[in-house]
Amino acid sequence: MAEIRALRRDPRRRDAVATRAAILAAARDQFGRLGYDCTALRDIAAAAGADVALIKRYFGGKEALFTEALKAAFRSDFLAAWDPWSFPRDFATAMAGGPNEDEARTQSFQFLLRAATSPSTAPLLNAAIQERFLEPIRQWLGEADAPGRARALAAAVIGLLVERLIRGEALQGGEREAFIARVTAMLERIVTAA
Amino acid sequence: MAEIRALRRDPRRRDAVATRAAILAAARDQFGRLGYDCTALRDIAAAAGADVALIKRYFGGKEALFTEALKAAFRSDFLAAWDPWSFPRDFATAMAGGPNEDEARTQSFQFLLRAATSPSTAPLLNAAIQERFLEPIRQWLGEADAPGRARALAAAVIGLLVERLIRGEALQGGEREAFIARVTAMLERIVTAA
DNA sequence: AACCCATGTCAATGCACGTTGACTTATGCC
DNA sequence: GGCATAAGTCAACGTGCATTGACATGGGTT
Repeated sequence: MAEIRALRRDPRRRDAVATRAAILAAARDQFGRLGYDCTALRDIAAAAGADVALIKRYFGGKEALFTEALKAAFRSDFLAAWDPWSFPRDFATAMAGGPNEDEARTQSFQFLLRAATSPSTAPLLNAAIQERFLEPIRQWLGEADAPGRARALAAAVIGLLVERLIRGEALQGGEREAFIARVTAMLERIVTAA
Repeated sequence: MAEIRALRRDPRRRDAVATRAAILAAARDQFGRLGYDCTALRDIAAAAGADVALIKRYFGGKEALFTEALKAAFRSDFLAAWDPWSFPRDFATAMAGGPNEDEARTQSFQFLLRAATSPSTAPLLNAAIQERFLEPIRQWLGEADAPGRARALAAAVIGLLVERLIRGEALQGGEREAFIARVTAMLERIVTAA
Protein backbone atom coordinates (compact mmCIF):
# COMPACT_ATOMS: atom_id res chain seq x y z
CA MET A 1 0.00 0.00 0.00
CA ALA A 2 2.35 2.64 1.29
CA GLU A 3 5.11 1.68 -1.08
CA ILE A 4 2.73 1.64 -4.02
CA ARG A 5 1.54 5.09 -3.14
CA ALA A 6 5.17 6.14 -2.65
CA LEU A 7 5.73 5.65 -6.37
CA ARG A 8 4.36 9.13 -6.57
CA ARG A 9 7.27 11.12 -5.25
CA ASP A 10 5.09 13.72 -3.59
CA PRO A 11 1.37 13.23 -3.18
CA ARG A 12 0.67 16.83 -3.96
CA ARG A 13 2.89 16.94 -7.00
CA ARG A 14 1.31 16.32 -10.37
CA ASP A 15 3.20 13.61 -12.17
CA ALA A 16 1.36 11.67 -14.80
CA VAL A 17 3.87 8.87 -15.30
CA ALA A 18 4.26 8.32 -11.55
CA THR A 19 0.53 8.21 -11.07
CA ARG A 20 0.14 5.82 -13.95
CA ALA A 21 2.86 3.60 -12.52
CA ALA A 22 1.27 3.65 -9.08
CA ILE A 23 -2.09 2.67 -10.52
CA LEU A 24 -0.50 -0.14 -12.50
CA ALA A 25 1.35 -1.45 -9.46
CA ALA A 26 -1.79 -1.34 -7.35
CA ALA A 27 -3.69 -3.09 -10.13
CA ARG A 28 -1.10 -5.86 -10.29
CA ASP A 29 -1.34 -6.28 -6.56
CA GLN A 30 -5.10 -6.35 -6.28
CA PHE A 31 -5.79 -8.34 -9.42
CA GLY A 32 -3.22 -10.87 -8.25
CA ARG A 33 -4.70 -11.20 -4.79
CA LEU A 34 -8.39 -10.96 -5.52
CA GLY A 35 -8.82 -11.84 -9.16
CA TYR A 36 -10.47 -9.81 -11.87
CA ASP A 37 -14.05 -9.94 -10.72
CA CYS A 38 -13.50 -9.24 -7.05
CA THR A 39 -11.24 -6.27 -7.66
CA ALA A 40 -12.88 -2.84 -7.59
CA LEU A 41 -11.39 0.03 -9.53
CA ARG A 42 -12.16 2.29 -6.62
CA ASP A 43 -9.92 0.18 -4.40
CA ILE A 44 -7.11 0.21 -6.93
CA ALA A 45 -7.34 3.96 -7.19
CA ALA A 46 -7.41 4.34 -3.43
CA ALA A 47 -4.37 2.09 -3.01
CA ALA A 48 -2.52 4.17 -5.58
CA GLY A 49 -3.62 7.40 -3.97
CA ALA A 50 -5.35 8.42 -7.16
CA ASP A 51 -8.88 8.91 -8.41
CA VAL A 52 -11.03 6.41 -10.27
CA ALA A 53 -11.42 8.71 -13.23
CA LEU A 54 -7.69 8.65 -13.85
CA ILE A 55 -7.90 4.93 -14.56
CA LYS A 56 -10.23 5.71 -17.40
CA ARG A 57 -7.97 8.49 -18.63
CA TYR A 58 -4.73 6.49 -18.50
CA PHE A 59 -5.94 3.01 -19.36
CA GLY A 60 -9.42 3.32 -20.79
CA GLY A 61 -11.27 0.88 -18.60
CA LYS A 62 -11.06 -2.16 -16.35
CA GLU A 63 -10.30 -4.72 -19.02
CA ALA A 64 -7.60 -2.57 -20.56
CA LEU A 65 -6.04 -2.02 -17.16
CA PHE A 66 -6.08 -5.74 -16.54
CA THR A 67 -4.34 -6.61 -19.79
CA GLU A 68 -1.78 -3.92 -19.10
CA ALA A 69 -1.16 -5.36 -15.65
CA LEU A 70 -0.91 -8.80 -17.20
CA LYS A 71 1.80 -7.60 -19.55
CA ALA A 72 3.63 -6.04 -16.64
CA ALA A 73 3.40 -9.27 -14.67
CA PHE A 74 4.96 -11.10 -17.60
CA ARG A 75 7.64 -8.51 -18.10
CA SER A 76 9.17 -8.93 -14.70
CA ASP A 77 10.14 -12.52 -15.22
CA PHE A 78 8.93 -14.31 -12.18
CA LEU A 79 11.29 -17.24 -12.40
CA ALA A 80 14.40 -15.07 -12.43
CA ALA A 81 13.83 -14.36 -8.75
CA TRP A 82 14.48 -18.01 -7.96
CA ASP A 83 17.76 -19.86 -8.08
CA PRO A 84 17.28 -23.18 -9.89
CA TRP A 85 19.59 -24.93 -7.45
CA SER A 86 17.71 -24.01 -4.31
CA PHE A 87 14.32 -23.57 -5.97
CA PRO A 88 12.68 -26.77 -4.71
CA ARG A 89 13.36 -26.09 -1.04
CA ASP A 90 12.83 -22.34 -1.27
CA PHE A 91 9.53 -22.67 -3.06
CA ALA A 92 8.36 -25.46 -0.80
CA THR A 93 9.13 -23.29 2.21
CA ALA A 94 7.30 -20.34 0.72
CA MET A 95 4.28 -22.50 0.02
CA ALA A 96 4.28 -23.79 3.58
CA GLY A 97 3.73 -20.23 4.75
CA GLY A 98 0.55 -18.24 4.57
CA PRO A 99 -0.66 -16.78 1.29
CA ASN A 100 0.41 -13.27 2.22
CA GLU A 101 3.89 -13.96 3.51
CA ASP A 102 6.09 -14.07 0.43
CA GLU A 103 4.08 -11.77 -1.69
CA ALA A 104 7.03 -10.09 -3.36
CA ARG A 105 8.30 -13.26 -5.00
CA THR A 106 5.02 -15.02 -5.57
CA GLN A 107 2.97 -12.08 -6.77
CA SER A 108 3.56 -12.88 -10.41
CA PHE A 109 2.57 -16.48 -9.87
CA GLN A 110 -0.58 -15.36 -8.11
CA PHE A 111 -1.46 -13.04 -10.92
CA LEU A 112 -1.07 -15.72 -13.54
CA LEU A 113 -3.08 -18.13 -11.46
CA ARG A 114 -5.89 -15.63 -11.15
CA ALA A 115 -5.80 -14.81 -14.83
CA ALA A 116 -5.90 -18.46 -15.75
CA THR A 117 -8.77 -19.43 -13.52
CA SER A 118 -11.01 -16.40 -13.61
CA PRO A 119 -13.98 -17.12 -15.88
CA SER A 120 -13.99 -13.57 -17.19
CA THR A 121 -10.41 -13.63 -18.34
CA ALA A 122 -9.61 -17.27 -18.94
CA PRO A 123 -11.08 -17.67 -22.42
CA LEU A 124 -9.02 -14.87 -23.86
CA LEU A 125 -5.83 -15.31 -21.94
CA ASN A 126 -5.29 -19.00 -21.37
CA ALA A 127 -3.47 -19.51 -24.63
CA ALA A 128 -1.21 -16.52 -24.08
CA ILE A 129 -0.50 -17.63 -20.54
CA GLN A 130 0.39 -21.07 -21.73
CA GLU A 131 2.89 -19.67 -24.20
CA ARG A 132 4.41 -17.12 -21.91
CA PHE A 133 4.26 -19.20 -18.76
CA LEU A 134 5.57 -22.47 -20.13
CA GLU A 135 8.20 -21.03 -22.42
CA PRO A 136 10.18 -19.34 -19.63
CA ILE A 137 10.00 -22.51 -17.59
CA ARG A 138 11.40 -24.46 -20.51
CA GLN A 139 14.29 -22.08 -20.92
CA TRP A 140 14.76 -22.02 -17.18
CA LEU A 141 15.01 -25.78 -17.07
CA GLY A 142 17.15 -25.65 -20.16
CA GLU A 143 17.64 -29.37 -20.78
CA ALA A 144 16.28 -32.17 -22.82
CA ASP A 145 12.70 -33.26 -22.13
CA ALA A 146 12.07 -29.64 -21.20
CA PRO A 147 8.51 -29.45 -22.64
CA GLY A 148 7.18 -32.36 -20.63
CA ARG A 149 9.04 -31.24 -17.52
CA ALA A 150 7.82 -27.67 -17.94
CA ARG A 151 4.23 -28.86 -17.96
CA ALA A 152 4.80 -30.96 -14.87
CA LEU A 153 6.47 -28.07 -13.07
CA ALA A 154 3.70 -25.71 -14.07
CA ALA A 155 1.15 -28.13 -12.68
CA ALA A 156 3.04 -28.49 -9.41
CA VAL A 157 3.43 -24.73 -9.01
CA ILE A 158 -0.21 -24.06 -9.77
CA GLY A 159 -1.36 -26.75 -7.40
CA LEU A 160 0.83 -25.51 -4.58
CA LEU A 161 -0.42 -21.97 -5.08
CA VAL A 162 -4.03 -23.07 -5.04
CA GLU A 163 -3.53 -25.24 -1.99
CA ARG A 164 -1.87 -22.39 -0.10
CA LEU A 165 -4.65 -20.10 -1.21
CA ILE A 166 -7.30 -22.44 0.10
CA ARG A 167 -5.44 -23.15 3.30
CA GLY A 168 -5.24 -19.45 4.10
CA GLU A 169 -2.74 -19.81 6.91
CA ALA A 170 0.79 -21.03 7.50
CA LEU A 171 1.48 -24.64 8.37
CA GLN A 172 2.87 -25.36 11.81
CA GLY A 173 5.06 -27.90 13.52
CA GLY A 174 5.40 -31.41 12.19
CA GLU A 175 2.90 -30.92 9.43
CA ARG A 176 4.99 -28.04 8.12
CA GLU A 177 8.20 -30.07 8.23
CA ALA A 178 6.67 -33.05 6.48
CA PHE A 179 5.09 -30.80 3.88
CA ILE A 180 8.34 -29.01 3.08
CA ALA A 181 10.28 -32.24 2.90
CA ARG A 182 7.81 -33.92 0.57
CA VAL A 183 7.28 -30.92 -1.68
CA THR A 184 11.01 -30.33 -1.93
CA ALA A 185 11.57 -33.91 -2.99
CA MET A 186 8.66 -33.68 -5.37
CA LEU A 187 9.96 -30.56 -7.08
CA GLU A 188 13.48 -31.94 -7.26
CA ARG A 189 12.19 -34.85 -9.30
CA ILE A 190 11.15 -32.34 -11.95
CA VAL A 191 13.81 -29.66 -11.76
CA THR A 192 16.82 -31.94 -11.79
CA ALA A 193 17.85 -32.78 -15.32
CA ALA A 194 18.29 -36.53 -14.93
CA MET B 1 -30.73 -27.28 -18.33
CA ALA B 2 -33.63 -29.41 -19.43
CA GLU B 3 -32.62 -32.32 -17.26
CA ILE B 4 -32.13 -30.04 -14.28
CA ARG B 5 -35.56 -28.61 -14.74
CA ALA B 6 -36.88 -32.14 -15.26
CA LEU B 7 -36.09 -32.89 -11.64
CA ARG B 8 -39.42 -31.31 -11.01
CA ARG B 9 -41.73 -34.02 -12.16
CA ASP B 10 -44.32 -31.61 -13.44
CA PRO B 11 -43.57 -27.89 -13.79
CA ARG B 12 -47.02 -26.95 -12.69
CA ARG B 13 -47.09 -29.26 -9.73
CA ARG B 14 -46.03 -27.90 -6.37
CA ASP B 15 -43.29 -30.08 -5.00
CA ALA B 16 -40.92 -28.54 -2.51
CA VAL B 17 -38.28 -31.27 -2.47
CA ALA B 18 -38.17 -31.50 -6.25
CA THR B 19 -37.82 -27.73 -6.54
CA ARG B 20 -35.12 -27.72 -3.91
CA ALA B 21 -33.25 -30.49 -5.72
CA ALA B 22 -33.55 -28.70 -9.04
CA ILE B 23 -32.16 -25.50 -7.54
CA LEU B 24 -29.30 -27.41 -5.97
CA ALA B 25 -28.44 -29.16 -9.22
CA ALA B 26 -28.52 -25.91 -11.12
CA ALA B 27 -26.36 -24.30 -8.46
CA ARG B 28 -23.78 -27.07 -8.72
CA ASP B 29 -23.69 -26.67 -12.46
CA GLN B 30 -23.42 -22.90 -12.57
CA PHE B 31 -21.08 -22.49 -9.61
CA GLY B 32 -18.86 -25.15 -11.14
CA ARG B 33 -18.74 -23.55 -14.54
CA LEU B 34 -18.65 -19.86 -13.62
CA GLY B 35 -17.42 -19.65 -10.05
CA TYR B 36 -19.10 -18.05 -7.09
CA ASP B 37 -18.89 -14.40 -8.05
CA CYS B 38 -19.90 -14.71 -11.67
CA THR B 39 -22.94 -16.81 -10.88
CA ALA B 40 -26.22 -14.96 -10.45
CA LEU B 41 -28.96 -16.40 -8.31
CA ARG B 42 -31.43 -15.29 -10.94
CA ASP B 43 -29.72 -17.54 -13.48
CA ILE B 44 -29.72 -20.49 -11.10
CA ALA B 45 -33.40 -19.99 -10.42
CA ALA B 46 -34.12 -19.68 -14.12
CA ALA B 47 -32.18 -22.85 -14.93
CA ALA B 48 -34.11 -24.69 -12.25
CA GLY B 49 -37.40 -23.26 -13.46
CA ALA B 50 -37.96 -21.64 -10.11
CA ASP B 51 -38.03 -18.18 -8.63
CA VAL B 52 -35.22 -16.33 -6.88
CA ALA B 53 -37.18 -15.95 -3.68
CA LEU B 54 -37.37 -19.71 -3.30
CA ILE B 55 -33.60 -19.82 -2.95
CA LYS B 56 -33.92 -17.65 0.09
CA ARG B 57 -36.74 -19.76 1.44
CA TYR B 58 -35.01 -23.11 0.95
CA PHE B 59 -31.36 -22.21 1.50
CA GLY B 60 -31.25 -18.82 3.16
CA GLY B 61 -28.93 -17.00 0.80
CA LYS B 62 -26.18 -17.26 -1.75
CA GLU B 63 -23.45 -18.39 0.61
CA ALA B 64 -25.62 -21.04 2.20
CA LEU B 65 -26.62 -22.33 -1.21
CA PHE B 66 -22.99 -22.49 -2.21
CA THR B 67 -21.91 -24.48 0.82
CA GLU B 68 -24.80 -26.83 0.26
CA ALA B 69 -23.75 -27.30 -3.36
CA LEU B 70 -20.19 -27.78 -2.21
CA LYS B 71 -21.21 -30.63 0.05
CA ALA B 72 -23.14 -32.23 -2.76
CA ALA B 73 -20.22 -31.88 -5.16
CA PHE B 74 -17.86 -33.59 -2.75
CA ARG B 75 -20.14 -36.50 -2.09
CA SER B 76 -18.34 -38.60 -4.68
CA ASP B 77 -14.62 -38.38 -4.08
CA PHE B 78 -12.56 -39.59 -6.96
CA LEU B 79 -9.62 -40.83 -4.93
CA ALA B 80 -11.48 -43.93 -3.88
CA ALA B 81 -11.40 -45.03 -7.49
CA TRP B 82 -7.63 -45.32 -7.52
CA ASP B 83 -5.37 -48.06 -6.27
CA PRO B 84 -2.63 -46.62 -4.06
CA TRP B 85 0.00 -48.96 -5.48
CA SER B 86 -0.38 -48.00 -9.10
CA PHE B 87 -1.76 -44.53 -8.43
CA PRO B 88 1.29 -42.46 -9.45
CA ARG B 89 1.61 -43.93 -12.92
CA ASP B 90 -2.12 -44.31 -13.50
CA PHE B 91 -2.90 -40.77 -12.47
CA ALA B 92 0.04 -39.36 -14.41
CA THR B 93 -1.20 -41.16 -17.50
CA ALA B 94 -4.71 -39.88 -17.00
CA MET B 95 -3.45 -36.34 -16.60
CA ALA B 96 -1.44 -36.63 -19.81
CA GLY B 97 -4.75 -37.11 -21.63
CA GLY B 98 -7.30 -34.49 -22.53
CA PRO B 99 -9.64 -32.94 -19.98
CA ASN B 100 -12.74 -34.59 -21.41
CA GLU B 101 -11.44 -38.12 -21.29
CA ASP B 102 -11.98 -38.76 -17.59
CA GLU B 103 -14.82 -36.39 -16.95
CA ALA B 104 -16.75 -38.70 -14.67
CA ARG B 105 -14.04 -38.86 -12.07
CA THR B 106 -12.97 -35.22 -12.26
CA GLN B 107 -16.34 -33.48 -12.49
CA SER B 108 -16.54 -32.55 -8.86
CA PHE B 109 -13.09 -31.06 -9.13
CA GLN B 110 -14.20 -28.32 -11.49
CA PHE B 111 -16.38 -27.11 -8.71
CA LEU B 112 -13.49 -27.16 -6.28
CA LEU B 113 -11.27 -25.24 -8.65
CA ARG B 114 -13.75 -22.46 -9.18
CA ALA B 115 -14.43 -22.24 -5.49
CA ALA B 116 -10.75 -22.21 -4.64
CA THR B 117 -9.90 -19.27 -6.84
CA SER B 118 -12.72 -17.09 -5.64
CA PRO B 119 -11.75 -15.09 -2.57
CA SER B 120 -15.33 -15.00 -1.35
CA THR B 121 -15.47 -18.75 -1.04
CA ALA B 122 -11.91 -19.69 -0.08
CA PRO B 123 -12.70 -19.57 3.65
CA LEU B 124 -15.77 -21.71 3.17
CA LEU B 125 -13.78 -24.13 1.11
CA ASN B 126 -11.07 -24.69 3.68
CA ALA B 127 -13.36 -26.49 6.07
CA ALA B 128 -14.83 -28.63 3.32
CA ILE B 129 -11.37 -29.45 2.01
CA GLN B 130 -10.27 -30.53 5.45
CA GLU B 131 -13.24 -32.73 5.98
CA ARG B 132 -13.85 -34.25 2.60
CA PHE B 133 -10.55 -34.06 0.74
CA LEU B 134 -7.62 -34.16 3.14
CA GLU B 135 -9.13 -36.62 5.57
CA PRO B 136 -9.74 -39.27 2.90
CA ILE B 137 -6.23 -38.73 1.58
CA ARG B 138 -4.81 -39.21 5.06
CA GLN B 139 -6.65 -42.44 5.53
CA TRP B 140 -5.68 -43.40 2.01
CA LEU B 141 -2.02 -42.74 2.71
CA GLY B 142 -2.40 -44.26 6.15
CA GLU B 143 1.08 -43.65 7.52
CA ALA B 144 3.00 -41.27 9.69
CA ASP B 145 3.46 -37.72 8.44
CA ALA B 146 0.10 -38.15 6.76
CA PRO B 147 -1.14 -34.55 7.32
CA GLY B 148 1.83 -32.93 5.59
CA ARG B 149 1.87 -35.52 2.85
CA ALA B 150 -1.87 -35.21 2.35
CA ARG B 151 -1.51 -31.48 1.76
CA ALA B 152 1.34 -32.04 -0.67
CA LEU B 153 -0.62 -34.68 -2.55
CA ALA B 154 -3.71 -32.48 -2.64
CA ALA B 155 -1.62 -29.69 -4.12
CA ALA B 156 -0.12 -31.97 -6.74
CA VAL B 157 -3.48 -33.43 -7.70
CA ILE B 158 -5.12 -30.02 -7.91
CA GLY B 159 -2.28 -28.62 -9.99
CA LEU B 160 -2.31 -31.52 -12.40
CA LEU B 161 -6.05 -31.26 -12.89
CA VAL B 162 -5.83 -27.52 -13.44
CA GLU B 163 -2.97 -27.85 -15.87
CA ARG B 164 -4.88 -30.42 -17.86
CA LEU B 165 -7.94 -28.21 -17.80
CA ILE B 166 -5.99 -25.25 -19.12
CA ARG B 167 -4.09 -27.33 -21.64
CA GLY B 168 -7.34 -28.55 -23.14
CA GLU B 169 -5.86 -31.38 -25.19
CA ALA B 170 -3.91 -34.60 -24.77
CA LEU B 171 -0.13 -34.57 -24.83
CA GLN B 172 1.63 -36.31 -27.69
CA GLY B 173 4.89 -38.11 -28.41
CA GLY B 174 8.00 -37.35 -26.43
CA GLU B 175 6.39 -34.60 -24.43
CA ARG B 176 3.80 -37.06 -23.23
CA GLU B 177 6.42 -39.63 -22.28
CA ALA B 178 8.54 -37.12 -20.39
CA PHE B 179 5.48 -35.74 -18.65
CA ILE B 180 4.28 -39.12 -17.48
CA ALA B 181 7.72 -40.12 -16.28
CA ARG B 182 8.25 -36.95 -14.31
CA VAL B 183 4.80 -36.82 -12.80
CA THR B 184 4.98 -40.46 -11.83
CA ALA B 185 8.27 -39.90 -10.04
CA MET B 186 6.89 -36.76 -8.46
CA LEU B 187 3.79 -38.48 -7.09
CA GLU B 188 5.81 -41.45 -5.87
CA ARG B 189 7.83 -39.13 -3.68
CA ILE B 190 4.65 -38.27 -1.83
CA VAL B 191 2.67 -41.49 -1.90
CA THR B 192 5.45 -43.79 -0.75
CA ALA B 193 5.62 -43.88 3.01
CA ALA B 194 9.36 -43.49 3.43
C1' DA C 1 -67.43 -27.05 -0.23
C1' DA C 2 -64.63 -24.14 2.85
C1' DC C 3 -60.43 -23.49 5.01
C1' DC C 4 -55.48 -23.14 5.73
C1' DC C 5 -50.84 -23.72 5.03
C1' DA C 6 -47.19 -24.81 2.05
C1' DT C 7 -45.69 -23.41 -2.32
C1' DG C 8 -44.79 -20.22 -5.75
C1' DT C 9 -44.83 -15.21 -7.83
C1' DC C 10 -43.94 -10.43 -8.07
C1' DA C 11 -42.15 -5.93 -7.40
C1' DA C 12 -39.39 -2.90 -4.66
C1' DT C 13 -35.30 -1.73 -2.08
C1' DG C 14 -30.61 -0.90 -1.29
C1' DC C 15 -26.02 -1.57 -2.47
C1' DA C 16 -21.67 -1.95 -5.15
C1' DC C 17 -19.62 -1.15 -9.21
C1' DG C 18 -17.88 0.77 -13.91
C1' DT C 19 -18.38 4.54 -16.48
C1' DT C 20 -18.74 9.31 -17.71
C1' DG C 21 -18.65 14.34 -18.17
C1' DA C 22 -18.20 18.62 -16.04
C1' DC C 23 -15.50 21.12 -12.84
C1' DT C 24 -11.08 22.72 -10.33
C1' DT C 25 -6.26 23.32 -9.79
C1' DA C 26 -1.46 23.11 -10.62
C1' DT C 27 2.44 23.49 -13.89
C1' DG C 28 5.15 25.14 -17.50
C1' DC C 29 5.49 28.31 -21.34
C1' DC C 30 5.05 33.00 -23.56
C1' DG D 1 2.14 37.78 -14.56
C1' DG D 2 -1.21 35.64 -17.56
C1' DC D 3 -2.61 31.90 -20.19
C1' DA D 4 -3.23 27.19 -22.05
C1' DT D 5 -3.04 22.68 -21.15
C1' DA D 6 -2.18 18.77 -18.53
C1' DA D 7 -3.38 16.64 -14.09
C1' DG D 8 -6.53 15.73 -10.69
C1' DT D 9 -11.31 15.97 -8.35
C1' DC D 10 -16.10 15.38 -7.82
C1' DA D 11 -20.78 13.95 -8.29
C1' DA D 12 -24.08 11.61 -10.91
C1' DC D 13 -25.87 8.03 -13.93
C1' DG D 14 -27.10 3.35 -15.32
C1' DT D 15 -26.66 -1.45 -14.44
C1' DG D 16 -26.75 -5.77 -12.26
C1' DC D 17 -27.11 -7.96 -8.16
C1' DA D 18 -28.83 -10.16 -3.55
C1' DT D 19 -32.17 -9.57 -0.50
C1' DT D 20 -36.74 -8.96 1.24
C1' DG D 21 -41.65 -8.69 2.24
C1' DA D 22 -46.11 -8.60 0.47
C1' DC D 23 -49.22 -11.04 -2.42
C1' DA D 24 -51.38 -15.04 -5.12
C1' DT D 25 -52.50 -19.90 -5.60
C1' DG D 26 -52.76 -24.78 -5.42
C1' DG D 27 -53.84 -28.93 -2.74
C1' DG D 28 -54.66 -31.51 0.93
C1' DT D 29 -57.71 -31.66 5.23
C1' DT D 30 -61.95 -31.34 7.70
